[in-house]
Amino acid sequence: MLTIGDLSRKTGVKIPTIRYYEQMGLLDAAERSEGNQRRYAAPERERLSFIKHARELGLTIEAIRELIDLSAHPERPCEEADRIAAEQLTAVREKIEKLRRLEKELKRIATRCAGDQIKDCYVIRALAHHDMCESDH
Amino acid sequence: MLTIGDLSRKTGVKIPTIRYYEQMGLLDAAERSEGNQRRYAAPERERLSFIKHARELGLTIEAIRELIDLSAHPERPCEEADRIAAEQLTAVREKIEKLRRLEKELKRIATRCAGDQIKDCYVIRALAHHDMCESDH
DNA sequence: TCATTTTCTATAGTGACTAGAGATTGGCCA
DNA sequence: TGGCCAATCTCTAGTCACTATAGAAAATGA
Repeated sequence: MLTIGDLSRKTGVKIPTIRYYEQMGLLDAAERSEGNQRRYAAPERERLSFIKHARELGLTIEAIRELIDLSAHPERPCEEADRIAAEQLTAVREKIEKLRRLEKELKRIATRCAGDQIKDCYVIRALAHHDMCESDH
Repeated sequence: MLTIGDLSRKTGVKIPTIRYYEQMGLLDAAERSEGNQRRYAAPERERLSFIKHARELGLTIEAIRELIDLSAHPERPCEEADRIAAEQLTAVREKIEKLRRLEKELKRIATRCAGDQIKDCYVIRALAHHDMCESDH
């Protein structure tokens, strides 16, 4: 059995975060030692790795909860799980698109400062006037 | 003079957000009508547009505060403003890079479900086992 | 046995808002 | 001038996914 510290080291999830996931219902309430400390075995470790991986992929706690509920019913069709993954993919693509536009504009702003005093600074002027932007956002 | 509602409509910044920016010190405390309602003129509107634009570009409230402080001292060199813009650019590029890796993996996960029941679902299995990932994150 | 480390609970803080309650003010129409 | 309703006011709490802190109890190693 692992202590919460062991589990934390093995999964790379911080201790308070593990307790937080338990509180949020992503992890079942852990078994306890005689002295009331949490003890974990392999299944909990796998579950936590699942959660960690999903979080890294940008899934919300809520989406992860859905997936966990799903996996508790292995006889159901997996369309739902596919849908959740597809939604994440769409969300990620939108974020990338938005950031690309920002990158373009920041690049323009950050490299074009003509004056050497704030009063002539291109950064300041560009931020003040949206109409200096080339793309819209 | 504009009411807070007028200002909100003209800038596209929601009313509670305007009050929040005032509280955070990004906007000076507004002039008030006899009945204690906020009244705004052109300079405040410009300032708010500046803030909005900067937020859209991903600058934090703190970074915006720095820029505002900077612009209050027009005689200073604009290196600082350049630095802030450059930092933002770096941050945005890192975010894009990270999201690209996630996109790649989600794409793989979301399109490869072989089974039609949860117990065979690729999504679930991929999330459980990081070592199924092609790139690292 | 003692000291150090780990863990426990509970609470508050983060950032950038958003939502709601309950009270006041402003503007318009008759 | 009165009445009405929308807009505004302040204040508090909620959001998300943690992170940090305090003070107490348990576990471990010398």
